[in-house]
Amino acid sequence: MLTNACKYAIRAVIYLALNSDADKKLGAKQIASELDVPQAFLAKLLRKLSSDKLISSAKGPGGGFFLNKENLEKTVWDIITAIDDQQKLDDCFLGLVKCNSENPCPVHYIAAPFKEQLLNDFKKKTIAVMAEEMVENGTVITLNRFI
Amino acid sequence: MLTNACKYAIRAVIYLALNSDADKKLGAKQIASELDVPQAFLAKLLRKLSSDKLISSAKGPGGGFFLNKENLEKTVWDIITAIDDQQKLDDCFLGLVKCNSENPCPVHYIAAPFKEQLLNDFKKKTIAVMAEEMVENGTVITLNRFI
DNA sequence: AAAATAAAGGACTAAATTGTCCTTTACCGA
DNA sequence: TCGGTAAAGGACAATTTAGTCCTTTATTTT
Repeated sequence: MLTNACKYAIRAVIYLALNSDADKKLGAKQIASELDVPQAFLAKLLRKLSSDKLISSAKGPGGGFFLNKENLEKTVWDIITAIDDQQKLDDCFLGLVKCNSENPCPVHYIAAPFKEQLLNDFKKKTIAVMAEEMVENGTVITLNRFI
Repeated sequence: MLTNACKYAIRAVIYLALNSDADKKLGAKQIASELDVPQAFLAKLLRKLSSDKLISSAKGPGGGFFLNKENLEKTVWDIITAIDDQQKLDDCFLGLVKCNSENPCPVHYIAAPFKEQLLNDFKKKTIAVMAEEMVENGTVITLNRFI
């Protein structure tokens, strides 16, 4: 449903939200190794996110990536649309061109509420809120570290 | 989540369930045009389904594909596993290696019930039951015809 | 038997996705 | 101001998925 690229990007941004700020920048290599993701590939994704102002960056020694206030107000949806040229989240699960309640595919009534909820979450919740919720809930989003 | 190949295959089998039997076989070309799917590609998929005994076929004039009693007892899951070498339906939505209730990704609690329901449906319901439900519910699964 | 029909099979091409690598640019600290 | 560091950028390679095309085989009809 989401490409690898997109998943990597989302995880990286969440990781940055939880672990970086202007005074604590993280290098692409470091993030990649924490998330266990191909580093050159992630670096490319981070560049895209940075040029789209979804994350911040600084060159040179002590440089790296981090999230500023504005970045924290972005949504997962912003990331998805930045990375995946055309996302397929709302496509019919069985590939029907037009699948809706009048003309539902066999799994429409299972898939529809899920997709709605998911899209709602992705579009409404900011990165900041998502990160906050994880901390509040004690949801240790270890990404790949302790697994 | 499912490949195109898989979606095409599922739609084709459902179409066969609703429109074919031993006395009314359907050619690959006909099915492909009804479903608006690339015909050579679908033909290849139908071969695979046939060699896996998920659908039946007959060569020569008047030949084509159809479902027999045994075929109707197969499940959508059988189709998925036949077509997609390794399906990714239960993978974490954000690509975490291990995503579960102890270590949930940010959308785990949205995705988990959906995936469970979907997998359950795919694994338990036979093609016959699915087709029957569609007829009962007046769910006109037009695939691509009237859309 | 011959012709037509349709699946079986497999080689091949195309496109998208995933990933690597190398060079350039900017920045910092000594 | 020079060396090192890390992002920016872009060319390139590899893999997977998608799709085409041509030949062979089996079956039916005439």
